[in-house]
Amino acid sequence: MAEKHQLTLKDIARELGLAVSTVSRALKSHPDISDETIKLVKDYAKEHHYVPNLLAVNFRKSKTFNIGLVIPELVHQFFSTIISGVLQEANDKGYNVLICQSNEKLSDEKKVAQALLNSRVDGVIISLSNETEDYSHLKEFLDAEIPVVQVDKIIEGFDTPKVVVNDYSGAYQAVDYLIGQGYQKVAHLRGRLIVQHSNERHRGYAEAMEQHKLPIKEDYIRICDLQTEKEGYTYAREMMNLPEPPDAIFCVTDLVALGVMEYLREKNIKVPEEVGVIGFSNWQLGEIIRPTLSTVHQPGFELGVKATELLLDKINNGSSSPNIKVVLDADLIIRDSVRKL
Amino acid sequence: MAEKHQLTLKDIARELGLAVSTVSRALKSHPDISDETIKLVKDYAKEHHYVPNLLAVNFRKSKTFNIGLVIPELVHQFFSTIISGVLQEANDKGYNVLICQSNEKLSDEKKVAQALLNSRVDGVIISLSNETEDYSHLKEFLDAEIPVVQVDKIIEGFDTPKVVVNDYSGAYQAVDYLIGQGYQKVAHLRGRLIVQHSNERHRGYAEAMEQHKLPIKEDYIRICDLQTEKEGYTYAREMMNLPEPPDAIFCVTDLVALGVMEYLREKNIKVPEEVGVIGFSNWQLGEIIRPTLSTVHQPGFELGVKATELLLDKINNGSSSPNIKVVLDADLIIRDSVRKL
DNA sequence: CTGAAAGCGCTAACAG
DNA sequence: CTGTTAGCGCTTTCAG
Repeated sequence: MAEKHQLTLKDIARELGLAVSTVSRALKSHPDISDETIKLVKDYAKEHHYVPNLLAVNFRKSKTFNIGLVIPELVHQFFSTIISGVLQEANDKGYNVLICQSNEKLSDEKKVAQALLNSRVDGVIISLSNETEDYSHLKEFLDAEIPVVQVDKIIEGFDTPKVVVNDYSGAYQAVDYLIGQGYQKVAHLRGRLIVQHSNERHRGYAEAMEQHKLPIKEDYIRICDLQTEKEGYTYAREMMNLPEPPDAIFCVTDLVALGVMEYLREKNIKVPEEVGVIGFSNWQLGEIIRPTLSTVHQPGFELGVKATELLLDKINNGSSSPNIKVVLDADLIIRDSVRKL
Repeated sequence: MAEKHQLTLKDIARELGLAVSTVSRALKSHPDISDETIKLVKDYAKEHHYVPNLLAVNFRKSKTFNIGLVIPELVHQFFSTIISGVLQEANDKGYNVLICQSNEKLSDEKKVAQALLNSRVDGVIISLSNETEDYSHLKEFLDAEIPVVQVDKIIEGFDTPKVVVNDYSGAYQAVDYLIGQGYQKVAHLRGRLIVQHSNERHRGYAEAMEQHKLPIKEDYIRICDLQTEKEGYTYAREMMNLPEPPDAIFCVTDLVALGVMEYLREKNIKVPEEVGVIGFSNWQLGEIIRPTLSTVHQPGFELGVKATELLLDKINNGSSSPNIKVVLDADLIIRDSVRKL
């Protein structure tokens, strides 16, 4: 598909009786060029709808103005919110974004990483898959001097800028709030032990309890391997059947909280009067169910924006830009699943 | 950031005492080149990790292997599912995808269209914003001989390949099923009159009713301008307070259906025994609420795949590929909000 | 079967 | 202030 002949610098130069380089410089308002010539060229260019051939420019500058974004899943509220932030910041700064999914699989992550490498992106933002435990496949980017920024799901030991959410403080706030509202026997449905997010949330829970001198009972903690509604339901049942059931449940995820609420409704245990519930993630569903779900909001959009800022800084300022780690705060969102004093 | 010097054809040619053109051809196993030379070159290339400079290749071929995708919103289950399909098919065929959001605004749509045009993408897939009523801003693509494919939200008069969901048949199936389960007084909370999706769904509703010789009462139809939960709630109340309330409600969207179910629960009207409810879209929430929501599933992923297939065909076969319109069927998903006979 | 050479459109060093 | 020139890495005639 040959395009209709696109106007080139050469064409303009010929028509205007100038040199190609003069035209090139004039279009960028180079100080060397007289205002007169600049105007002449720009007017001509505008009139004839001159569009620089980006392919040529990029080739010349060996820059694509494309950045790669690797995320575990696209159809996912949190991740798509991150993407949204990345897009906004990148487009704003004249960069395009190539999005790839790893489908939470290491093998796919490796595949797309290779593809991005071949596409010669100017930089990469990545949120690691659940299966990823080392970063050998990502070192290639650094070897090729393509900057990488890690976001949300990261490997500490991989020396790049990082942007994460403060799970610890989000969890602390949630539990602290529960206790402040008079709940005393707070349980925690946590995530897997090897997942950093889960550990941080658990730490927030534990420290809030300690701070208030409340005991942390073994029985009040369950591990949700899959973080599904079903697990929430099951563990809620287990705990509510304890001799001394909890009066509040802090869940590692909204979906788990949903399962909890469902069990409680079935058993006619009133939320928030008898049992308070707080989730984590701030999914849309939290506003939709009744009672509405209190939760911890993770600033996905800001995460995406910040990661992009760090990446573009790396791209443009190279090694002079340090590998900082940015920790964004999570906000407690108070809805009806916790009683108000 | 100068990259560590990348191996080029020239380097290989020099090392091997060959001409650049020979190396180039050898790497593509050109029939002119002797097997011997081919092996020599390929081995050398592999050993030294030769990676062709895509920037140069693209420039030469004036092809970017990038396609643009313009969608109204990214943080949206249906659209992100479409994107997912596009990504899969495009990546599979060696294309990257540049994703842009129009935020349902014509002004943004124009802006990103211009950006894509400048990026010299090889083709564009677009799902129009709600505000878009003409396609003057998109004609530029065709003028520049950049193929366009429309998906889901389309303008009929804009002559490009199109991929859409059969809203009509989805709606028809839903209402037909309701009637088959013994509901007789079926109401419809529809979308706006100027939106094609809404009209098609309404048509499906109307024809199913007619087919079964059931009357379509004015009172049983309401227009949801925003398609929110609140509207569902409000109109459900209005209708259930009619002298002769409906015994089933078919909603233009799951969210509206949710509002309906909420009202019914509040009033202790049993779903599905007293009133049956069907939504449209198959959002995740439908599986989560109780009773689970019957709905019509729109094949977003397939939509994305098909649109990409059509686009790549256009890109590679140009005008010999006709501007067909593909209509994908929507599937009725039966859950607990409709009684089973 | 292989090599030499031109050129894609643009930028930038150098020379007036 | 402007023009000349070289060259980015690759593909592709055209000649051997």
